[in-house]
Amino acid sequence: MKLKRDHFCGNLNKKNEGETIILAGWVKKRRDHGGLIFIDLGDKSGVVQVVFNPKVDEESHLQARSLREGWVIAVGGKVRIRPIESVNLELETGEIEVIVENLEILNISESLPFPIQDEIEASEETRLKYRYLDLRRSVMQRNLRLRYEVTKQVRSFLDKKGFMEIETPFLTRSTPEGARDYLVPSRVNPGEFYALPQSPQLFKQLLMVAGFDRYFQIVRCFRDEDLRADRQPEHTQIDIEASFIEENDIYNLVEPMLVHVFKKTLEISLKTPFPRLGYEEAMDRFGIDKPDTRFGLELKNISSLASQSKFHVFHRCLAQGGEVKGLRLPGGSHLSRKELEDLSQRIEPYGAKGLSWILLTPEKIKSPLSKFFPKAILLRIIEHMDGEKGDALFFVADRKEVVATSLAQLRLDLGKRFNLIPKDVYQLVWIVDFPLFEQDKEGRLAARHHPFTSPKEEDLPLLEIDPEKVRARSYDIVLNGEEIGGGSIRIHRRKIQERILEILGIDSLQARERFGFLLEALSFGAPPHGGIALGLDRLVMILARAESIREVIPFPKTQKAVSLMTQAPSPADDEQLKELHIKLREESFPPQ
RNA sequence: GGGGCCGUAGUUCAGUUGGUUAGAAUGCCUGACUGUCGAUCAGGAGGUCGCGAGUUCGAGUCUCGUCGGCCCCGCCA
Repeated sequence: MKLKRDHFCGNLNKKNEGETIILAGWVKKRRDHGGLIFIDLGDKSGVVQVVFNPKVDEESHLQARSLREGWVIAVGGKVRIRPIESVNLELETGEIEVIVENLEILNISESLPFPIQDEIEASEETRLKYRYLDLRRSVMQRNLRLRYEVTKQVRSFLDKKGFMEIETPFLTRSTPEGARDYLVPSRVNPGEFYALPQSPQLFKQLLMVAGFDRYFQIVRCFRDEDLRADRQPEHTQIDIEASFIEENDIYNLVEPMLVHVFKKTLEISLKTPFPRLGYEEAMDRFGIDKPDTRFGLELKNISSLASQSKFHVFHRCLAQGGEVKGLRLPGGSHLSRKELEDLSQRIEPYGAKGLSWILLTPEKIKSPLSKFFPKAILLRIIEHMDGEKGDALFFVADRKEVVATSLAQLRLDLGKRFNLIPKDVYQLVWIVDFPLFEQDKEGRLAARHHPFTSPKEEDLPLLEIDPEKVRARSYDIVLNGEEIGGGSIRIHRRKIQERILEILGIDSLQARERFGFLLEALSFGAPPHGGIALGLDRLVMILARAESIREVIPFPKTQKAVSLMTQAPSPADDEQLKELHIKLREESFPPQ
């Protein structure tokens, strides 16, 4: 490298006029006029036009004829103001250009599999295969820069609040958080395995017992579950825990922290306090525990009115303990039969057997329900739903959970389809008063959050009578319908912890084996404590206005949990397996 | 485990009712060109139609299977 860079491309402007400078970067674009050659030279800061003129330097002009997109070069030359007629206002540096006096070709490049530009044309598959090229695009550079800014601001905020970042092990043992573990075989201990942490949950509680009082960590967490647009097998949490606190202390920490992050990264001012919504109310109004509160279309219960119909579907549903709920789409009365059919199909995957509707067209009331309902009742339903001329009303009758999820889905669908969701609005809401337990598919009680969540003091008596009624001291934080965090006040007394584990069907022998160390720790003067974990990927995704967390993760995996770039995972050779004391099952042999 | 969409040139896509030699744009290569910035102009190369089987005189197109990508259900703080 003969030419040593002393300026960045994107930072040059009229003030640099006359300076002799050296730039280094990639050839973004080449415009060869035979005589003059123009190159758009780019680095992480931006792009500037450099000009090769044989009258200025014959040798570099000659060399420049071979330059191609993606080549790496260094140029030395003079900054000058462009002639007025060739100023490019589209370009940040469009008022100036660099007249090249020296050219050094640092590396050549194969022709690129896709152009390095923001308006990407390549499929995600191609992008992931050549992720290092995809990451050269300025959108991706911005996304990762934003991610860095968020973590930086979180660190400085928490630091000022007296929190200390402490690392916890990755090679640990399985913790009961419900997800499948990634296992790591132990060479030194034949037949035994470490588990990668699904979260540092137990360690951070132990750090509270240790008296650190305020801990945080920006930490990778591992879960071997199927992937989604908002889920990767490894994701990053902003993990927080503090002692001698209660729910309000968490709200009063996280709210200003997010205010700080939004201010510093997007220059957006959030209003505090964030609204708090009870779980029951959220389910009732939105059918989901992570409601997108940026728009209306709330759910309303019409069960008692529905019971006055002759519609046997409604009757049977109500008789079986189900309910009938609906939502109102303002201005939806023009929907066609086909569109209605379409919407109906959209909710089928959630178990709903059908979608009933009432169209309040300007002329009349159109509904398949008309023949089952006395006119007066139909009008009362419309009144109850606040229906006005021009609206469409939708109803689902089913089991409570089915009504909730299908209408919640329908609500989101309609919101998107009819552009009811305002852009550039950030609605944060706490969801509180969750039930402590829920039934798993075998009908057993399972922890809704995790087994270390404290029940509400006043609900403790219910623990023995009606455990499903017990509310948890847990909280979720939801941003624009995306769950970006959750946590709880933990159990800090051994007796209660043991009782909860018992209720969950984990007997004391099992409990001692799996987390005896925690129970023991609780018996040595554990302080009251609690915390929260925020999903960094999801938060940054929303801040970046991206549709998937893969857009804010440098090297993500595909839906099959594969890296298209490294081709991980890959088969291990016999020697390695032998050392790890592992023998593959025949049916699990990798392909060829 | 299941549902939906997709797979054709380096890339993004088109390809009719199953019919002859599979197209476009862009990129790439060669040449021309001193003010371009989506440079322009002239010429050229480039295809395992994801893979396999089947139906057929004939398959990019139809059927079945399979592999891969995305979205979703299940699963998952």
